[in-house]
Amino acid sequence: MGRPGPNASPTLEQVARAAGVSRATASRAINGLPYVSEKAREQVAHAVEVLGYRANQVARSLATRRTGSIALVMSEPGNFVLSDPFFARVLRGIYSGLSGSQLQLVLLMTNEQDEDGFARYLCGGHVDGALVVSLHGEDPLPSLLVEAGLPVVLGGRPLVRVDAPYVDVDNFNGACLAARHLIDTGRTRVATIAGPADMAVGMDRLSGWRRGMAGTGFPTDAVAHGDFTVEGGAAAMRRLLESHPDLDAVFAASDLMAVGALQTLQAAGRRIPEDVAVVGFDNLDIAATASPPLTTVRQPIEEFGRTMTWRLLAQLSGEAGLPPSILLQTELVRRESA
Amino acid sequence: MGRPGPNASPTLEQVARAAGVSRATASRAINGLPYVSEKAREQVAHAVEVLGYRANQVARSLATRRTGSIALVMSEPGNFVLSDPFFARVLRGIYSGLSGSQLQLVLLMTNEQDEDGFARYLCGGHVDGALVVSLHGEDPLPSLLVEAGLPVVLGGRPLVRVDAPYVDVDNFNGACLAARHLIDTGRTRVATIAGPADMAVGMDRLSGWRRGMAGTGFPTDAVAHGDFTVEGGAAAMRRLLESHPDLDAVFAASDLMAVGALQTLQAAGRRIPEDVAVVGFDNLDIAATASPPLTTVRQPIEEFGRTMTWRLLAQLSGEAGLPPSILLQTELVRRESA
DNA sequence: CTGAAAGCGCTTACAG
DNA sequence: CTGAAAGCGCTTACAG
Repeated sequence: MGRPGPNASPTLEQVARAAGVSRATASRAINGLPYVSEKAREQVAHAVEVLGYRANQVARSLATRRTGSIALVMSEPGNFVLSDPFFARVLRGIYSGLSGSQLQLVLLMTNEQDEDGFARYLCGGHVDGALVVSLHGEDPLPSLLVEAGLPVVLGGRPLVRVDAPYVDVDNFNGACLAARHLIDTGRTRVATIAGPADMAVGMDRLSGWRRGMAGTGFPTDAVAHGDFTVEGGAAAMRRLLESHPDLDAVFAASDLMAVGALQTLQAAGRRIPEDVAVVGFDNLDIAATASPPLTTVRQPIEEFGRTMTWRLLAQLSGEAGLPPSILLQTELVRRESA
Repeated sequence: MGRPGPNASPTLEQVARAAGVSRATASRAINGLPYVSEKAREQVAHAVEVLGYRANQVARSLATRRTGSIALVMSEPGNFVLSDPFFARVLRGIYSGLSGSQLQLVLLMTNEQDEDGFARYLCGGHVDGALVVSLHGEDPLPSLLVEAGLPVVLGGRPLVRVDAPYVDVDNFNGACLAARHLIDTGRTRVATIAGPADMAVGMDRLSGWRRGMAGTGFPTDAVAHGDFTVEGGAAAMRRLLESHPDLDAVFAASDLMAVGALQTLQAAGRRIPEDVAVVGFDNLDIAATASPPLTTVRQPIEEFGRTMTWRLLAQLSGEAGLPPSILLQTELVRRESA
C-alpha cells in the first residue's frame, strides 16, 4: 500500500522509536496508565509533540472494542427535526448529560435513500450505543439494533414490543391532570385534539384524557386527531366545532395544536376561556406568549434528554439492576386559557 | 479477553468456516468482487444469512483506510442551528448530494465542554472527510483538520487564510445588486443593516453594498450592525433612524433583519416603500409572507449544500484540477418593499 | 478462481 | 517499570 508519504500521520510505532521505548510503553504513557517511569513519560510526550502524533481511533477501537462515541438517531426527515424547538431542547439535555463523559455525540438522521447504510453504520461498530428518538409507528430500527447487540435507549415509549429500555414523559398522567382541571373548573362538554395514532405519545395523551374524564358522567366522544402542528390543530378544531358545537372546553395534545385551536375558536367568535377553555401540552415558550396565555402541561424536556443519556451511560458502564423504563413527571401550569 | 459469548457478533472467520472457504474468498464474495465462483458465492451468502453476519466496519476501516462516512461540522451551539430554517435547507441539499454515494452523513456540533474530543474524533480516522459550516471569526478548527490531513470543504469563505476549498454564495455581488436596485429606483439616502463583523458573510454583504453605492455620489455612512435575527434588525433600524432620520432606503443583510427593520419603520410611521424602501437577503419563506412582501436577494440554499457535498466527494475520489473555491450566483427578487 | 500470509495501528495480558 | 508477542476483524497483493 505504498510507504508512508510525507503527509501520512505518524503511528505509535514511530513515536515509540523516537522516544526510545517500546510500543507498549508509549501506549501506556499516552493513555496515562500507571507503571510508566517519569523519564519514559517525558520522552514519549516529547516525541508526540514533535511528530504531531494523534492516535488512530479506528485502530484503538478495534483493539479495545470501544469507540468513544454514541449516536443520537432521529427517525424523522432531517428538515422536520431541524425546525422543531422541542428537539433543540432535548439535544441540549443530552449534551448536558454527556458532559464530563469523554464521549462524542454523533447525530444521525434517517435518510429515506439509504435505510441500509444506516443500520450498517450503527451495527458496524462505529458507536458504543445509541439514543433513538421520535419513533414512528412500528419502526423496526430499535429491534434491529438490539439484535445486533448495540446498547440502545429509546426516547419515548415504543409502540411495539422491543427489548430496549426507554425514557418517557408521563403523558398519560399529564393528560389526566388536564382533563381533571377542566372538569374541576366546571366544564361539562370537553373535547380533545389528540396526536397522531401511530405514535405512543399521541395515544398516551388520549388515554390519559379518557382516564381523567372517566367517572364524571360527561361524554368523551368529541375526539379529533391532529399532527402536532398549528395548522393541524386549527383544522381539528374546525371539525370539532362542527360535530360538537356545544363544547365548552378542549384539551389539545400539544401547545402548537392548542395555538391552532385558539385561532379557530377566536375566528368562530368564541371567547377564551369564557366560552371555551383550552389546555395544551408541552409548556413551550409559545404557551406563555399565546393570547390568551395557555394553561398547559409542563414536561421536563431537557431533563428528558439528560435522563436518556444517563441511562445509556449507566448501561455502558455495566451498571446492574437498571430500570427498564423511566417515567418523568408532568405538571399542570395554570395560565389564562383555562 | 474471554471467548466469544453467546451474543458476540460472528466474524468473517466464522462465516468462512461455515461456508467451507478461506477468509479471503469469503471477503471477496461479501464485497461483490470478481473472481469468485458461483458456488463459493452461494455458500458464503448462505453462511452470512444463517449466522446473521455483519461486517465489522471498524476492522474494515483499519484495513482499507476508508470509513464510508463524512461529517457535517457545525460551529454553533446546537440549539441555535437546530432552529435555523437556513440550516435545515442546507442539510437537505447535502443529503441530496450524497444520494447514491454509499456514504453516511454524521452530524457533529461543537460542544463548548469538549473542543478537544471533537478534534480527536475528526482527526482520529472516524470519517473520510468533513463539511464545515457556519464558521465564526478565526475558528482554528479548519486549519487543525487540514493539518491532520483530513479532506475538508468549508461552507462559506473563511475569514482567515486556510488551505481548504470552500463553497460560497456570491454575497458581494448580491449585495451590490441590492444597492444598485435602490439607486436605480431613485433612492438617494441608502442605509444598510450589516451582519456581524466576525463573519465573512457579514463582511461580504457590506462590501458589496459599498461597491453598489460607489460612484453614485451618495453617502455610505449609514451603517449599523445586526446579528441576523429579527430583534437585531429592529434594534439596528432604531439606531439608523436616530442617526440618519433622512434615510429613504435600507438594505438589510438578511431577511430576518429586514423583517425587524420593517417593524421598526412601521412603528415609526414610515410607509414602505413610499417613505423607505427595504431590501433583504436570503429569500427565505418569510420574505414572501412579510407585509409588505420583501424585495430580497435570492441565494440557492439547497444548491449550496449540494455543491459542498459534490466538491468533497470529488476530492475523495481523487479528481484532479478541482477549483479551490466555488461561488454560487445570487439574484434580485422584486416584490413590494422596494 | 482460491488460500496462506502480511498488514492496517493500536492495546494488553504475560513474563520478566 | 518494561518489552516481545498476540490479538482485535478485516482486506489485499502474491503465488498458485
